Amino acid sequence: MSTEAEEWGKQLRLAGYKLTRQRRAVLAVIAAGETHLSPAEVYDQARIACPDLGLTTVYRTLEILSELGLVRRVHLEKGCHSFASASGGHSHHLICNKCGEVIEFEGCDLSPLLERVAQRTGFVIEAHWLELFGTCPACQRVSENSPQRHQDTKK
Amino acid sequence: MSTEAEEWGKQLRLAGYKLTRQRRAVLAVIAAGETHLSPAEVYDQARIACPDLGLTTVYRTLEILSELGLVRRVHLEKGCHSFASASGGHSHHLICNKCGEVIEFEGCDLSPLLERVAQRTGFVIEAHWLELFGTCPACQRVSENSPQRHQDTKK
DNA sequence: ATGTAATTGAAAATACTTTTCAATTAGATT
DNA sequence: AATCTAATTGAAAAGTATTTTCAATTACAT
Repeated sequence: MSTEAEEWGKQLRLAGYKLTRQRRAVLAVIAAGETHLSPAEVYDQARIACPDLGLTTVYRTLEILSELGLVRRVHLEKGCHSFASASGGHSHHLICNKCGEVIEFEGCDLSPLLERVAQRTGFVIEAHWLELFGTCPACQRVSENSPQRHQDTKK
Repeated sequence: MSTEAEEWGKQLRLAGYKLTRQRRAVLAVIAAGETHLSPAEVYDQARIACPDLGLTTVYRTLEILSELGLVRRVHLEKGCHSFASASGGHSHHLICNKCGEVIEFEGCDLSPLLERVAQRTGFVIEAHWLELFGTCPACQRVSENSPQRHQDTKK
């Protein structure tokens, strides 16, 4: 199990949750995954290590991880069913349109923008939410006919 | 019918769609609405003017409007089922956490940020997506006990 | 080892969205 | 104004995603 998954396990315990075999399997999958994963994808992958895992538990575990801020929903044009790790703190996601790889980045200095919008609209701005989309280095190198994950997953 | 809805009607015709009674009703509701609305909410409101409207048609019309860029899905923590008008061009949404009011704003200059992230990650960045959340002027004035729309809609 | 509340999976229920299809209709053509 | 035709419609069915229920199991404090 990766270090990140171990760390998450501790956090779960700290928050008063039991660290079950099923939860371990789910943690391991998302912590290891470099792409965004839907509950069904997490289910499929986690069942390799834990065959009696139920889909319900995947949903429940994802909810806990979200609540603890360890995982965040990734919002795409196609739908908002996927999750990616969000290792604490304030960060945003950079997502590869081709393979689905997700990278976190921090240090978004939007203060001037936020202030300008606040002044113009009279809103008190409480949160912001930024996602970037593009092509990752690996997919840039790949010719257009090569197999790539996550594009056209659904017809 | 508001001017915006009339304009949208023209755009539909231009794109080769027929301007039916049902579509008019849907356009009118979203163009007039200052908040984000789910398909079911659009359905309820549009049926006042057009009682034989079907929910299916609401979905179909929202899809057309999205495709033409006149409407955009609003992504919230709670879910991503709502839509708000997006009067053309590149713009982002500022959303009131209390009443659900949606305001569009433009002129997000993220170029320095985007460039920095691109350099650090090697990604070619193709699109970005920004949403701001806060409290609108009206809801700021309202005391905490007053009725407010859209908060706690679902339990 | 034991006790107990949290957790589990399966099934049912609920929610959301799309597809199918025969009937209707917008709008072009006469 | 009447006619034509392909686009559009709503209802029902199907499909997909998610949550709830509940009896059985299990983590882990004692």
